[in-house]
Amino acid sequence: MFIEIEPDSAVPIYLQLAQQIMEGIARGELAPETPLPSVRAFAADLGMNMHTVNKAYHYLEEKKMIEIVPKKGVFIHANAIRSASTEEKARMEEELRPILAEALCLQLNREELAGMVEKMVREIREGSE
Amino acid sequence: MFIEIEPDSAVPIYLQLAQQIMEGIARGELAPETPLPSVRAFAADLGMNMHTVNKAYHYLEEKKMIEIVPKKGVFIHANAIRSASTEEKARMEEELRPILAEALCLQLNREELAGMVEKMVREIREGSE
DNA sequence: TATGCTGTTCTATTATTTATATAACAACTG
DNA sequence: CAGTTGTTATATAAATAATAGAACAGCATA
Repeated sequence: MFIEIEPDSAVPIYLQLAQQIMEGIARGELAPETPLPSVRAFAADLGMNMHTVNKAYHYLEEKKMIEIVPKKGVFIHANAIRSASTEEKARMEEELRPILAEALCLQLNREELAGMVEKMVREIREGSE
Repeated sequence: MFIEIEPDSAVPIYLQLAQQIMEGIARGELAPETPLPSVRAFAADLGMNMHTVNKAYHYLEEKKMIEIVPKKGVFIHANAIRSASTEEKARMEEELRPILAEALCLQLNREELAGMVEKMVREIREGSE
């Protein structure tokens, strides 16, 4: 699992970490039940604070992407790869909204939008940055 | 122009405002050269602070979606509806990334993703929330 | 049994961001 | 001249982000 954190990004580093773990899951690199490093080990590895890793973990737990078992460890959720619920779809749609508004101003048509989606899906699947 | 601000949203209200103005542009409701309310008038109308509206305006100016003319007023950018630059496309792609990672975990396929995009484009065009 | 690991909790500090509030300035408009 | 424009400055308050150190309870194992 290769994690690349950009300290100067506008995206908080706990979110960068959570998103890259989610990409690992999407890619199949992190299969359900796979253990993740302890908050201390991961923090030391990434050069960040234990509590920051903890925050990323809880963000992913909230999304039911990982399971935190107190005193045991952290694991990719047994059901991490699943069908989206109505709520999950609605959340993703709302996140899509501002990006699409900009895309419409910038005159991207149906095909170009589909092309961008395909490109990014490919990049996520390949693990490229 | 109907603006709906959710004060308890995780999205800062200056961003909500900026995004809804951009939707107005995308929808064609706010055509290029159209004047926007003054920071004071808009703030009073929306029940928020002048500086908050100002921050939304500068966010949109940074994106070249509006033009701020000191001592004159604020207008929809003459070139607000244009072709996306390489940088603009790259930015949108990066914004798409975390949403698509989640969508892959939640097993959305090409067709379902395209369907979500179409749905939200329709909602933006219709001005529905 | 003792050591070391796990996530959790608590307290604390620092910096940044968000939002509000006043006030004043310079320039344009009626 | 009066009113409006965006801008700038200062100030405060709250929330968020990130770090730090310490302690706790439970588990595994040597």
